[in-house]
Amino acid sequence: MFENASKVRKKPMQARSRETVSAILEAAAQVLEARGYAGTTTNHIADRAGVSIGSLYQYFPNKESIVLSLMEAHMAEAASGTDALMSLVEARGCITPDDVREFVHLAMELHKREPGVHRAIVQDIPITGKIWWEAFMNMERIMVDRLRILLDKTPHARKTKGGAAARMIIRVLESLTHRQVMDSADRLDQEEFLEETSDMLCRYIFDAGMDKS
Amino acid sequence: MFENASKVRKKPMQARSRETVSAILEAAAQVLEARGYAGTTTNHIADRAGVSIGSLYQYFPNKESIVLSLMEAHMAEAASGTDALMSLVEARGCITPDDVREFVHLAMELHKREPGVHRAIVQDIPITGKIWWEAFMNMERIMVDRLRILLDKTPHARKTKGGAAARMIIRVLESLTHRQVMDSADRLDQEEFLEETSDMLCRYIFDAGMDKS
DNA sequence: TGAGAATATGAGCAATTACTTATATTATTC
DNA sequence: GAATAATATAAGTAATTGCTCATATTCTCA
Repeated sequence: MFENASKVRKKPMQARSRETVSAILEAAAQVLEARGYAGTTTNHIADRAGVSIGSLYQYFPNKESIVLSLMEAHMAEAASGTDALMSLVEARGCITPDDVREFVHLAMELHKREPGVHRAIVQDIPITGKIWWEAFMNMERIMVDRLRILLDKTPHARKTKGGAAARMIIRVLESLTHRQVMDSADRLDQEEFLEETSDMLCRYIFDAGMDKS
Repeated sequence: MFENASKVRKKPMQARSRETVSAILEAAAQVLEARGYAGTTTNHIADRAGVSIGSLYQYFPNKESIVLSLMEAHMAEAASGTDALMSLVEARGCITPDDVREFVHLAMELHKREPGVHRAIVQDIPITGKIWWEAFMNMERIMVDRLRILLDKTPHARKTKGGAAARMIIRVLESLTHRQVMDSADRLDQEEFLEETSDMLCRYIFDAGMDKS
């Protein structure tokens, strides 16, 4: 889905270089987590990875592309997870409160791993004109469309014009989990977050009277 | 509320210098809007303001403090607006669906002015260890506490332990409006956003059966 | 085994940038 | 109208940083 668009300067042929590349990515994640995007330098990454700065630039054209690589991995994970869940629901034909809960749960799981990296990526990187934002918006659009169809098929589910409800739901999911990632300290308890968010979405989606679980 | 904590290096005494300071702030807003935080340099700001770089550093100790100034202004505005609305509701003693709508409306209004500046501030500036994030969290805490008391007083309003509902509501408001600011293009129509968000919050807050308007 | 391809190295360059400082200009005060 | 304080100027510095390139090492395969 997210092909490596001119991301890798030279394609690694031998096992040795493939290890170098993954060492760089792993180091990048660590440094990013520790110092944020602005505080991360290519030399830092090379140092931490135990490779020379020259090697780094042999496989990545610039600093941004390294972070983009991490981002793509995260998005691919998100896309496949969402796709699986969505397909399941589509097979049944309509969406239920339990499904909603599963979606919230998935969103939480996806952001739980490497929160520091995620924080650095979504928070620190200047968004304007950046490539990954476009990819992100595209992924969101696809999800909204699928959810919209599902909502239309589901009896007693909210009906809006132009798919507004679907857009709202996806946005709430994304915004709240992103926010949850931001403040690592003092954050809403995980269980509480799952509970309250699911309930809020269910009340929004389904007609009153339907029991939420 | 947000006193200028060591922000201004030398306090401007004459009208001339006060104009210089405001020219700098205005220029900073423009440059920030056009180029983002990372792309903004102190020399850019001085140029745009029509003052020398030396003058800039006479009144601001560093680049960050300039942006912090803008942020404080925004937060002071937000604090006073919210306070006014909150006081109104507190005087009545309980919260209504109309109030909820007013809160959403306020949040939208606060982010409508200078969206580019806001975008640069919340998106581009590395959060880790930054001063304004603490002030922001503090403001949020105050709002949550007041809302929590209001919810407790309101019949048929959601009751949670530990103020979870109040926390959720404030978070949804903030997260969604921030997100709304992020994608200037392709954004939910303003009216639609107000409508759907208010409705979502009302359904979450109030027992089923109460009409939303 | 040796020639060529792939990979690794790191000193150093070029460009950027936040910030200083010595000096000049303007305002205020007695 | 001096003397002093406030303000403005911009050339220049020191440090950072993304990135290159000439050279060295390791691997592959005929």
